Amino acid sequence: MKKMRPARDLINKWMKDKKFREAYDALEPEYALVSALIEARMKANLSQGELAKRMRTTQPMIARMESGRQKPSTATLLKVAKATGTRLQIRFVEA
Amino acid sequence: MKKMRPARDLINKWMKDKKFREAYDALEPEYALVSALIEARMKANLSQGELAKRMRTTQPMIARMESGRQKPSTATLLKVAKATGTRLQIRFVEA
DNA sequence: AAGGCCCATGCCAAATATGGTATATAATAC
DNA sequence: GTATTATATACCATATTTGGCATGGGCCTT
Repeated sequence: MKKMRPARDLINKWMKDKKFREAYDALEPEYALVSALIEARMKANLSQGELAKRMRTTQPMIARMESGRQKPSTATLLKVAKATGTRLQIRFVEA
Repeated sequence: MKKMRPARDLINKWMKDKKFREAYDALEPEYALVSALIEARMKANLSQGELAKRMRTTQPMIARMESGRQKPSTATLLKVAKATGTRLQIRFVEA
């Protein structure tokens, strides 16, 4: 089995616990974004530093985003999508 | 039939032309956001000024967002969702 | 023509996000 | 224990977004 970075499998376990994650997201809409950000990075198997490098930014910036202290612009979200090999989807769905 | 504001039915026609809209969105990811913003506002039957008031901001700000010249922050997207009675959904989907 | 509504644009100041650096904390590996 | 990796936090300078205000153009109604 492939060796993993320390904190990674902890968070992976958390990410896999779908029921808990959805409850967490439901608390506040902001958490849903935080979850989406972390999940995208985890699925791409990147550390904050690695993702930052691909986005030509810094690890502290990623940390601030993922902590929810900062509300990223869509420009940054697009960079995350590109760096994680995903497509950014923004929708206003019926409440 | 309910009377509509001038530019509104023009854009409504554009919004209804799903095929064209999807082609437009595919040009650049940014356009998908612009479409989503305009569609959310149209569905709520709001003018830029009305939406701005609900968001406690200004009509020019809405115009800048919808023109694509500015990349709104997620804080602003959340305000749009709230003002249009929708839920903001941000996803990083498989490319 | 005149007035009203809607959207676009320009300018400027304030608020927020971002880049850069250093450092603290935690967990793991040795 | 030390060393290494990953994440969190603090500070500052810069960039971008946002708020506020004015204005112009288009379209409609009267």
